[in-house]
Amino acid sequence: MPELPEVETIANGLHKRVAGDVIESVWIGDKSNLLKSPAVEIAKMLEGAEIAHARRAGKHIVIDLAEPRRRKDSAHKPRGQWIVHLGMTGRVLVCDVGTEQAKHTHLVAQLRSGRELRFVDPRRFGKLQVVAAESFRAPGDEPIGADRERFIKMFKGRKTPIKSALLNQKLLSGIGNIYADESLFRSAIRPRRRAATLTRNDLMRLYDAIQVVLAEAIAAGGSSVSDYVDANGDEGFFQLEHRVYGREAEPCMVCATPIKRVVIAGRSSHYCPKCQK
DNA sequence: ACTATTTCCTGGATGC
DNA sequence: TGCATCCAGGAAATAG
Repeated sequence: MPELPEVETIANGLHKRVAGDVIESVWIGDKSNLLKSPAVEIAKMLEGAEIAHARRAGKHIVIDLAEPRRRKDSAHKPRGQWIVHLGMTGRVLVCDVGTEQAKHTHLVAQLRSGRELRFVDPRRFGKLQVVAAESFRAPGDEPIGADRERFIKMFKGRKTPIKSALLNQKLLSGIGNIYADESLFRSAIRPRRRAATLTRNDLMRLYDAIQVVLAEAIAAGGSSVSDYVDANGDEGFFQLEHRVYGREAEPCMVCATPIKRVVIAGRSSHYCPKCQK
């Protein structure tokens, strides 16, 4: 499930591979629940555009599109932004034209270089959207390098479990189930604790844990659970570093107490009942 | 203004 | 082996 570190890895890989290329034509499938913008608008925005930049914002891939340059050294004239959300099982692939089309391929963009950008998503929780140039904003704050005081205030008065608050993208954009559980373990906070009951000290530790966990995960190329791979088709390695996620009944790496799994906000939540208070 | 619950969707795992 | 059922979860929609 792509969260911030996975999306960062994919977006950076995508940038390296397709920046400067031009989209010549686009095919869009008929599964309209994936589209946040009408298919014709997406096609109009993409066709003929140069891919100026691909990057991450929250869990979104932001692809800046520009009018094609007549000369190599002329300036980019922005055209708009193509926003890709991978949902649970979404993938953006860079393929040679001859590569067999995967099942559940919903968009294919032919590139001037002869390759294709393909969006594949079996579960169709992903979203495709186009917006005006430089207009896209993730719904909440960027967790990496967030302002500490703003972070601490964010949870004030919230009765919801801290785990739910971390998953709320309108507060922080980018943290999902894995990194919420891992950050709470590293800051010794139980996922069910009501956000408002966390002390300043708790929140400082949580802030630090989020920074460390996300940085380590990005360095490892993300976590490969289920079928996540990056733009090159390579797996990440952070799943080997998970201390609680997916480790129900296995011994805590610190105290050997069996890891517990409970459901919070409909999501599996993993914690050590001894280490986390 | 918040919070909790339901819904969308397929494939892999599980059970009989 | 085959078939039914369950489960994974990001985020929008809905209900309270």
